[in-house]
Amino acid sequence: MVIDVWNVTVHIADESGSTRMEPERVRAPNIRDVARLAGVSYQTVSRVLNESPSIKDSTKQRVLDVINEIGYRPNQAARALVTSKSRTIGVLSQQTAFYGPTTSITAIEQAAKEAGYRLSITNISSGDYSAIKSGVDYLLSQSIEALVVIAPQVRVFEVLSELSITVPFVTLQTTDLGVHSMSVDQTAGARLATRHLIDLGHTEIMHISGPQDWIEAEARMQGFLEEVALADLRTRAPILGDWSAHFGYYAGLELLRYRDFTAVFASNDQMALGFMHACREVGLSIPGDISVVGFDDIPEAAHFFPPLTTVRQNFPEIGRRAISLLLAELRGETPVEHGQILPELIIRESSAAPVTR
Amino acid sequence: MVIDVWNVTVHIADESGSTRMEPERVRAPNIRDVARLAGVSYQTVSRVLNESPSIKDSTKQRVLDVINEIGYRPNQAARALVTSKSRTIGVLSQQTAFYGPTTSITAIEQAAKEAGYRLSITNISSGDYSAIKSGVDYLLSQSIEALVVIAPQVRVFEVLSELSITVPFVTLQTTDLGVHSMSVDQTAGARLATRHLIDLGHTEIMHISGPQDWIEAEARMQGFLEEVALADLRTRAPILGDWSAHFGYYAGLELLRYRDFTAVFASNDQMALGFMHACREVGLSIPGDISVVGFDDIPEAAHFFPPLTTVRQNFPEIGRRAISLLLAELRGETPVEHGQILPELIIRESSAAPVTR
DNA sequence: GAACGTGATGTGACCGTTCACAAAGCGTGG
DNA sequence: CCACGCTTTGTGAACGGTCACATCACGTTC
Repeated sequence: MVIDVWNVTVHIADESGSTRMEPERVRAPNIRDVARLAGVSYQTVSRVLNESPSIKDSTKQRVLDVINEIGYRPNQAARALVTSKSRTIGVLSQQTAFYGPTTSITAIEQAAKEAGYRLSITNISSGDYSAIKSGVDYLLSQSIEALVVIAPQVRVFEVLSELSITVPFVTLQTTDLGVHSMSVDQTAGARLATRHLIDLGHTEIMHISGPQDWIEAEARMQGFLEEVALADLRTRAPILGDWSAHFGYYAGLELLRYRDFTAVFASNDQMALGFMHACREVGLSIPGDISVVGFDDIPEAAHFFPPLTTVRQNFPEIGRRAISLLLAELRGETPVEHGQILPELIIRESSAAPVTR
Repeated sequence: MVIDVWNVTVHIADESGSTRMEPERVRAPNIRDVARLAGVSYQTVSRVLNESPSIKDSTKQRVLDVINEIGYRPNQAARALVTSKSRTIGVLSQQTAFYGPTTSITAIEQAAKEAGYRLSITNISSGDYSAIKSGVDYLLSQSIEALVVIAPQVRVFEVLSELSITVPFVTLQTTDLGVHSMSVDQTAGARLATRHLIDLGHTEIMHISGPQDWIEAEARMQGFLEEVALADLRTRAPILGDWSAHFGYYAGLELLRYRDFTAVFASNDQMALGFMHACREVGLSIPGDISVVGFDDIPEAAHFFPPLTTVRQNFPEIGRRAISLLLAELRGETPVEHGQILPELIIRESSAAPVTR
């Protein structure tokens, strides 16, 4: 028997190294190859792979040896086909180039990997219907078992609720669509930032917001407006930006022509950075002339000039919690968590009391 | 026939909405369901899906109608199993949270999608052998057709050349391992930056490098040293950093205690930012007292204080070219491109001639 | 009108794995 | 000594597609 096994091995080696250079693809070893070489049935090999309890240690070891020797790798496609479980979690994302999403995705990947899942990430470039639909279609055709949505535009959720998604899904945004969401409370964060400026004594506060169709931008604006109203201050129309430092800069140049405010709450750190650049350019000092508060606390924010007061979001934590929520649902538990994480105000040197003139 | 078709449809709907609440999974429609409803054979449906030319328009339309109606989605796993083509390109990456990799990956995804491929991204957290090996194993078990490696540590390539990779692969780093690489010429970029400082008249230039085992860091350091040697200047031992703004800051505080240099070339923009922060803190002005040059040209660099002179890398272009190289190889063409892209020096306000004392 | 080519469609086998079930081996108690 | 249960292993049939080949209808040519 053993001799026979070895014969087979030799035969295979011979063929691949033979002189008749056939261009035929060398078929990757499969479960039956392993079985033959180990002198067991393919089912036994399958059991070893799936760590079935009822398998004799000696047999198991023999199979594992063969697997290592010939470099056998189970074919995921075949596995997915028969179990209709892909061990894959889909991620529908937009603008992965931003700090927040990227950080969350990294954490999601980590958490998923620990649970034996992999990620299938699809990045939708535009927010229009067909792009979103094809993104979701795409992920679903991968037979993903769960879905994480990081696409921060409102429209995405309209599409999602329209297409009937059969897999458990969670979004990292705060929505009122009744779906599971796991997010940092953006409104609370914005209120923290605004409150901070008000507490310092500012009464004329400008808000540079993100794009109008971004959920985060909307929520932060909401928090800003609420807090301003609560303090009975004049409500000013926020500026709608595009998250970029460039926008912050040009908006700043424009705004500073009038300079009828003493503080700015920018909806992210990049725009805050651009705005501060504009301030320097027109000769205003921060926080002497104008206070600035950002949002996100990107790692660079502590080294801006001046170091930026901002709202810290725990992106990795959100990612981890999102996965644990999905995993719970996949196990059939009814997830209770539907949580929001509270952000934290990081006070640095870009904010101070206004100068009394 | 048509009546029969409709009967079937109604039957399916009935069952799912029936009162005998069976918990059985509603099986997703398959190619045979479509065939039955359209009154054709499953092979005909397959032909429609694969856009086979020899199919009557009327039949094709009928099949497509059914597909849309019942929301049929081809099962990728089954397809991958039989064709042993997954239409997937694997990405082995490390530290996806950085600006460069992220930007490249986005471009890669875009280019891959256009060619009908998807991405399977695996992020290895540490650079040790088993982590790398399991990452590659993982991707290969997905039967990826090609591999893009963005993991910038030298060791990754040792592992890669050890495991015999059978699929075409390309790395976004510059290596001498004889594998295909597609990268921005880091050394040239570093020489550009250094040359710029030398041309301004600086003779004592400090280099803050990245971690020693990063290929980019090594190449940039190399470029720096070459140019310094070429100009016959004193060679100083570079500081080995970790890419972070924090490091740049603390390294700066330390370096500035002696202040025996007039210019700094930092291996990325973040460390440059941190260094400039340190300069401000000890009361030095940039570029008055010290010139600073960074590397990467992240979008924020133009709004640092002062706006940072840096080396721009075209990350998206690299990603696109990497994919086109792989696609060519998959088509069986021998790719000629093995290219390096030249980076570009962006001169802003953080560099100037040294003050003659 | 038989032979033939061609466009359109159908049939059986197979890809590599898991599942349900069957069966073999083996000690044990009545 | 045989029925019994337990552990360990083996067998056929899926899963949902594609591929190679067979078949069919239909006009064209000689």
